[in-house]
Amino acid sequence: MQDLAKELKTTPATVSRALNNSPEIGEGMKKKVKALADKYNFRPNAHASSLRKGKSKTIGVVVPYINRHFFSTIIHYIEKYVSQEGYNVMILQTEENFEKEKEDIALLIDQRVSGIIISLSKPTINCLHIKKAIDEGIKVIQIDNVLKSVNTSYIKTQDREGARITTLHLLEQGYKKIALFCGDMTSKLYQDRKQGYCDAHQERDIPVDERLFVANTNSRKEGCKAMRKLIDSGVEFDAVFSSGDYAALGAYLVCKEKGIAIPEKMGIAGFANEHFAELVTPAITSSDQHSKEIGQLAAKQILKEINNKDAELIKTSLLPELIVRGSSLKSEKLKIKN
Amino acid sequence: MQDLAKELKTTPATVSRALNNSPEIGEGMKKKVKALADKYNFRPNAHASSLRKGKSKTIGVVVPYINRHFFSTIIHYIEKYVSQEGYNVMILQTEENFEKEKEDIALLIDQRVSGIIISLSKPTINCLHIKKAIDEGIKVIQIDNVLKSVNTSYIKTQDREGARITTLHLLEQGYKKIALFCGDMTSKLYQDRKQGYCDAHQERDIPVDERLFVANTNSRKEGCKAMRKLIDSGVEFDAVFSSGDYAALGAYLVCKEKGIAIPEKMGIAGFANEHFAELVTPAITSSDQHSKEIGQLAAKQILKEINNKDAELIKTSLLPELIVRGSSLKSEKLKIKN
DNA sequence: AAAGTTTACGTAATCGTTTGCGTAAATCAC
DNA sequence: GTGATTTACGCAAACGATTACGTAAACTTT
Repeated sequence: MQDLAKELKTTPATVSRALNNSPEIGEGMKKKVKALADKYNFRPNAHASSLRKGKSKTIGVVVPYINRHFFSTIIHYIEKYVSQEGYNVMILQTEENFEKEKEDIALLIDQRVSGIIISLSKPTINCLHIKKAIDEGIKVIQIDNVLKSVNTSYIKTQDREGARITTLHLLEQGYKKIALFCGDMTSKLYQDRKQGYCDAHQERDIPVDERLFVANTNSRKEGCKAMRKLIDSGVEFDAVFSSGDYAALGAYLVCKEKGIAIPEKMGIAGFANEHFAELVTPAITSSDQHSKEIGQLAAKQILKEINNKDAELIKTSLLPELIVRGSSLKSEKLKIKN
Repeated sequence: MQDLAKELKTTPATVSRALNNSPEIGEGMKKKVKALADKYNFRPNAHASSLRKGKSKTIGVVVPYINRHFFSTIIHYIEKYVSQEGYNVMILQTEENFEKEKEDIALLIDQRVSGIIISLSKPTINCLHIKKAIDEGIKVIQIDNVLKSVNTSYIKTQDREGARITTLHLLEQGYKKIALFCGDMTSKLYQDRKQGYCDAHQERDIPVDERLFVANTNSRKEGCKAMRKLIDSGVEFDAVFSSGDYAALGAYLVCKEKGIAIPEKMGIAGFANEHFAELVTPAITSSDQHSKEIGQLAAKQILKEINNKDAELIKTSLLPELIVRGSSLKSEKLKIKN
C-alpha cells in the first residue's frame, strides 16, 4: 500500500480510502488507485485490516459434527451465501462436548469474527460463553439445538409439533404401542420431541408407557442395541418413533434381521430425512428439517445483524415436513388385503 | 498485554515471550505472567499476532462441495486433528468452478493461512493459482482430484487401479457388456478411471464399446437420464460401472422402475461407497475411498510441512477397497439356482 | 580476579491498514 | 468580492503482538 502511494505521489491513507470506496475520495483518484492496484495485483492484508478495525470478515460456524448431512447442508448454504458478501467461514466442531464448545467460542472471539452461527452441543445448559461473545460485539445466531435463555436470533425446527404430528400419524395408521427413541435428554430438543410424543398420546387418550422410552439412542448401533433390548424385554410394542434417522435405521435393520415385517408388524418413523431414508425398501417415514432454509436464513440474518446495528432479531421455528413412506403405511396395506 | 506488563512492572515483550514459552524467560516470571493472564482471562489478539508474524494459525480447506459425504468426512478429520494443535480451518467451496477456485485461493492468501488442503475442481487444468500460494510460503496439499504438474504433497485414490479392479470383478461375475458412466472428462480423475476400465478389458481381450461410455454423469438425476438413454438406444449391455455412487443409484432406480432384475439381468457397481450403497436392497457394490485416512493424513502432513521447513513431501495413492455387494453378485445367484 | 559467557529481561521498531483531525483549494452564498 | 462551506486529500497516531538488538547481572573459565 505504501508502494502504491509512493508511485502515485500520495499517501497510504488515500489509497486505503480509495480502495474502500470512501466518498471522501475523488473519482479520478479512485480510478488511478484501482488501476494501479490491479496492475500490481495488490490485495490488502486481511490481518492488518482486522487488527485496526477490531473485526474480521469471518463468520464462525460451530456444530457438533460437520459430517452429518443435516449440518453439512446447512454449512454449504451458509458458505455459499456469505462468501458472496466477502465473508469467509471458519468451522469448529464440538463433538457434543460442552468444554470443547466453550473453547471453540473463545477461539472465535480471539479471531474477532463478525458473527457466530452455532448449534449448541446437547449437554450445554448455560450460555455464559455465548454471552461473552455477544459482549464482544459478535452477532450470534443459534440454529437447530437452541437455548432461549440467551437473547439471540434463532432458527430451529418445531420439535414438539413435529414429534406430535409423527406420533399422530403412527396412531392413525393403527399402531397401538409406540416406542420412543431419543438422544441426550439434558437437551431441550429431545425434551421437546418427547413432549410432542406425549401430546399426541394425550389427545388420543392413550397412556404413555415409560417402558417404551429409550434415551441416549442416536447412532445406528445404539438404535440396534435399543431395539434388541426392547424386544428381549418382552414389553409389547408395534412401532418405533426415533428422534433420529440413524437410530431408526438401527431398529429397522434389527426387524429385517429378525424377520419382523415392516410395516405390518412394526411401524418405523425417524426424524431428519437422511438420504438413505427414501432409498431403503420399504422406505422410512421421516421428517424433513429444511436444512437448506435454515442455512440460508441464518446466513442472511447474520449479515443483516452485522450490517445493521439495530436489525430486529428473528426467532423462527420451522415446521418440519412429515414425509410418509412405506415403513409406517400399515393401513394402506390392510386396505389392499381386504 | 500492556496492562499485564504494567501490573507486573515489566514490558509487553516479556509478557509475550512468557506466554509463548520462550526459553529466554525465567520460570518464575513465566509463572507470574501466566497466572495473571489466567486471572484476567487474557487471550492474545490473533490478528495482531498474524500481522506481525505474517502468518496465521489457519488451514484453508477448498473442496467442490462440503455437503458430500466424502468431503465432509475428510474435513471432519482435518478439523479434529489440526484443532488439537491450535489451528483452525477455513472452508471454501468451488462448486466445480475454476474461477471460484482461483478466488478462493486468493482469499486464503489474503488471510496468510499457513496451509491449504485442496481438492481441485474438475475443470481445473492449470495451477498458476496454486503456485502463487506456494510462492507466498503457504504449504499446499492436494487431495482426491490432484494435478501432478505442481509439486506438492498429495493424497489420492488409485483411480485407475480401483476402476480396473471393479471392472475385472464385473467381468468375472459373467457380465459381458459393461457400460461406463463418468463425470467431467477434462479431469484426470475420470480419465484414470476410464483407463482402468479399459485396462481390465484389454487384460481379458474384450473390446471396449465406446457406445457404452457416458460422460458428465455425476448426479442421481444424470444417472437416471443416462440409463434411460442407453436402454432406449438399443445397444445391448448387462452391467453399469459408474464413477460415482449417485449416478449408479440413478441407473439402479431405473432398473427397478423398468423391472430389470439386479443383479441377474443387470449388474451395478459404483464408486465412493456412499452411505446408501449398503442400505438399498440389493446393496450396491462400491469402492471405499478411505475418506477418514485421507483427512487424517492430509492434516498430519500439512502440520509437518508447516513446522518442518524441509519436511519431505508425500505422494500417496490409496488403493480403494472394493466392497462387493448384491448388485453385482450374479455368479453366486447362478450357483444357488443350479 | 580478570575476561568471557550465559541468563533474563528491556527498548524500540515493525507488521499493513484505518481513521480522527487538520488544511489547502475549490465551491458556494449573498 | 468576502466569508462560509464543502471537497479532497495529507498527517500521524493508533490497533496489539513480536523480535532483533542491547545490556545489566550472574555465572564460568583459567
